[in-house]
Amino acid sequence: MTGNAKPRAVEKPAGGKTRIQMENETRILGAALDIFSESGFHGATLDRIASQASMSKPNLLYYFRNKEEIHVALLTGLLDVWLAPLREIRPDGNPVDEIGSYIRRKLESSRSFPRESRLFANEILAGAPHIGDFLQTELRQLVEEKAAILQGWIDDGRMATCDPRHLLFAIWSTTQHYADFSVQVRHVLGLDPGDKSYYDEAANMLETLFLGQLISVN
Amino acid sequence: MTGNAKPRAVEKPAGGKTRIQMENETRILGAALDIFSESGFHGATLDRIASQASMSKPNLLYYFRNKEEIHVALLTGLLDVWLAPLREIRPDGNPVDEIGSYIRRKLESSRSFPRESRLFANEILAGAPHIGDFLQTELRQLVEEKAAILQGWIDDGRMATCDPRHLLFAIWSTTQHYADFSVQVRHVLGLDPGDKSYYDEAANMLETLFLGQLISVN
DNA sequence: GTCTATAATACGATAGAC
DNA sequence: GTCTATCGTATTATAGAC
Repeated sequence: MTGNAKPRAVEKPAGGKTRIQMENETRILGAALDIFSESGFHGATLDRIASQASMSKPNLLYYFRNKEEIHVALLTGLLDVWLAPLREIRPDGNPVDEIGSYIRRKLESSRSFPRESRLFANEILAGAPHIGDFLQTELRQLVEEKAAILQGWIDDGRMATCDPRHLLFAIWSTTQHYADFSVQVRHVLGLDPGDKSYYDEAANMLETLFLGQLISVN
Repeated sequence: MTGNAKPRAVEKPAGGKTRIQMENETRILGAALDIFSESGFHGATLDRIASQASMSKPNLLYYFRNKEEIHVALLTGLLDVWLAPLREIRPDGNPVDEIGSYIRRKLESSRSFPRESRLFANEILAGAPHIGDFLQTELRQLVEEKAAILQGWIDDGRMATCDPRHLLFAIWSTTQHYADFSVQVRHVLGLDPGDKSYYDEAANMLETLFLGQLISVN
C-alpha cells in the first residue's frame, strides 16, 4: 500500500456516481425503454429488461430499487425532450414559419424517438399515474403561454378563429400518431416492418393540412 | 311430470345460447371493457374483471376459456363499429359534406365509445397482436376504396393534392386523441374528471382545420 | 458489483362439491 | 351454473456468497 487513502475523484466525482454506475444505468434505461415501450408497464418483466441489458436481474435491482423506479426515471427523463419542440415557438415570428417548423420538429421527434413516444402514450392511456402533476402544472403552463402567442396571431387576423389549445392538440395527435400507431400505418400502407418511408408523405400531408387550404370552395 | 321431453325453444334457441348465458356474457364483456381499456391487457386481472361483473372468477371462466378469449371477443366485436363511420363515405357526395360528416361521426364515436377507443389504442400500441390480420386485409382494403374516392375529388380539382390515406390518418388521430388522451386534454385545459365539454371546442377546431383555411396568406 | 439461490406473492386456471 | 378451495406458474424482490 502506498498509503493514499484519499478517494479518487475520477471514480467518485462530486455528482456522486462512478463511471461504471453511469454506464450501467444508461444500459438499463435503454433496455427498459425498449421493453416498456413495446409492452407497457405491466407487460414488461424485469427478466426481459435484464436480458435486454445483458445483465442479471439482481444486478439490475442493485441500480434501481424496483421496477417502478426504472419506469419513473424514464418518464421524467423524457419530459424535457418532449417539450423542447413546443418551447421553441417564438412570438415574433409569423404563423406559417412558426407553426410549420413546429410541426416539422414534432414529426422529426416521432421519427427519431418512437420508443419515447410510445412510452408516453402508454402512460397517458393508463391515466397518467406518474406524470399527472407534470401535465397539470408544467405542461399546462407552457400550453397557456404558447396558446397566447397563437391567440395574438388570431387577433391580428393572421389566422382563422379557433381555440389555439386545440390546434396544439391536433398537431400533437397527428405527429405522434406516426410513432404510436406505426403498426397500423404500415399495415394499411402495405409496408414492411422498419420501413419508415411514410414519414415524408406525412410531412407533405401535414403541411397541406395545417398551412395550406385542404378543400376548395366550389 | 307432464311428459314433455322437447327442449324449450326459449332457453335453447337455434343460435345456441340461453338467455342467462347471453346476459352473463354481456355483463362480463362490459366489465372487461372497463378494466381492459383502463389498464391494458397485462394490467387487467381476472379478479378485477370478475369483481366489476359481480361474479366469481371461476364463474367468469365458465363463460370464457381464459383471459385472452375475453380480450379477443371484445376486439373482434369492436371492429365493425370501428369501421362504420368510414364505410359511410359516398363517392357521389362533395368533399365538404362527406369529409365534414365523416369527421363529425368519428368525433361522436370518440365521445360515445371512449373505452372502445382506448382498447383499440392499447392493442395497436402493443403491436396489434390480435388484429394484425384485420389491419392488413379488411382495413387496408376499405382504406384503398375510400382513398380512391378522395383521389377522384383531388383529380377533379375539388381538393388540394395530398395522399388521401394520410388524410384519413390525420382524421383518425385527431378525433381518437380526445378519447385516448382525454386525461392529458383535461389536465391541460384544467377540467374536472368526467367533464366532456371540450368535445364541442374540438368539433369547431376540426371543422376549421379540415374544411376551412387555417392560416391566412399575408 | 455481480452472482446463484430462493423467498414471497400475485395471478391465471382448474377441481370438485352443490 | 355457481361456488370454495387450491394448484401451478410467472414474476417481483431479497439473502447472502464471492
